[in-house]
Amino acid sequence: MTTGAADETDHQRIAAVLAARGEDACHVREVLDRIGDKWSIAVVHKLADSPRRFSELRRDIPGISQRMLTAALRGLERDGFVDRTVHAAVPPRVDYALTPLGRDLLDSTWPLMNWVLGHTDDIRAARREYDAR
Amino acid sequence: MTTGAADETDHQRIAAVLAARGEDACHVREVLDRIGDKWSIAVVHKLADSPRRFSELRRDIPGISQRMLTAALRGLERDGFVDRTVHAAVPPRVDYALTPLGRDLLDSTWPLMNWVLGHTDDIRAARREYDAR
DNA sequence: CTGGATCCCACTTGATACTG
DNA sequence: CAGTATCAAGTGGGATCCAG
Repeated sequence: MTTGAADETDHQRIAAVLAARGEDACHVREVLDRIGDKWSIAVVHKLADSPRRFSELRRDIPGISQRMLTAALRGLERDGFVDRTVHAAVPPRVDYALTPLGRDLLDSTWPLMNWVLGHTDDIRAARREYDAR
Repeated sequence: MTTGAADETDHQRIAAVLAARGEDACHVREVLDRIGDKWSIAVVHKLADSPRRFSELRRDIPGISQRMLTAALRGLERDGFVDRTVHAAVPPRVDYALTPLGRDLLDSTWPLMNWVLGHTDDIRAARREYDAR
């Protein structure tokens, strides 16, 4: 994809930005601390196409408990990634939708997503080889 | 960066790829399970410029314990992201370097990295507003 | 210098029961 | 339907001591 030289450039450019801010390069942790938990990413991806109701999400994300779904949604809402809309009705109805910021975050996960798609086999092979030793 | 229409396209393209594989969209978790722990990303970024010794990494990553550094390096080695080279010498010397696969992974984290850089303020603002309610 | 082995705590997650 | 409250269980990670 890119040459070693190009990689170097990218990295050093980012390192320079970080240095200028007086921050450490391990800044990615900030995202991971935020969306690196077990379910947040799944929720964000489920909201990619359209807003969803609580029970829709619960149904569409296999294995999630309502407790964890609530926690994930609250966290995403707090960080400004998700909008929560309560419809005054009986039975109650709540819709969750991605904010522009949330959609932006989703965009930025795609390269990583794509990468996994393209390299899962490589990783599995590396693991098999390592474990066989 | 991209329009809403483009986002839709991207997402649906990826969703199609995933569907064709019979896999779930929450596939990003595979990466996060791998490098989403507290230190792996930091290690990968420290190895960006050049190979490093164990003690160099330990010194350059503030707060990491040798136990966690070992664990992170083992995991990265197992997945084929890092190469471990033992130099027969006294005192012992071990170098760690990114493999092509590891460098590729590093590349794919940059968009996310960049995104955090550009939106930390937005997120902090969103949090303050949420917490103030 | 580069780790391996243990102990232990804190936090995350899951299961279950209950409510507006 | 959309949560909250509580409790049990599992796990990640730090501290410490030891070894090649």
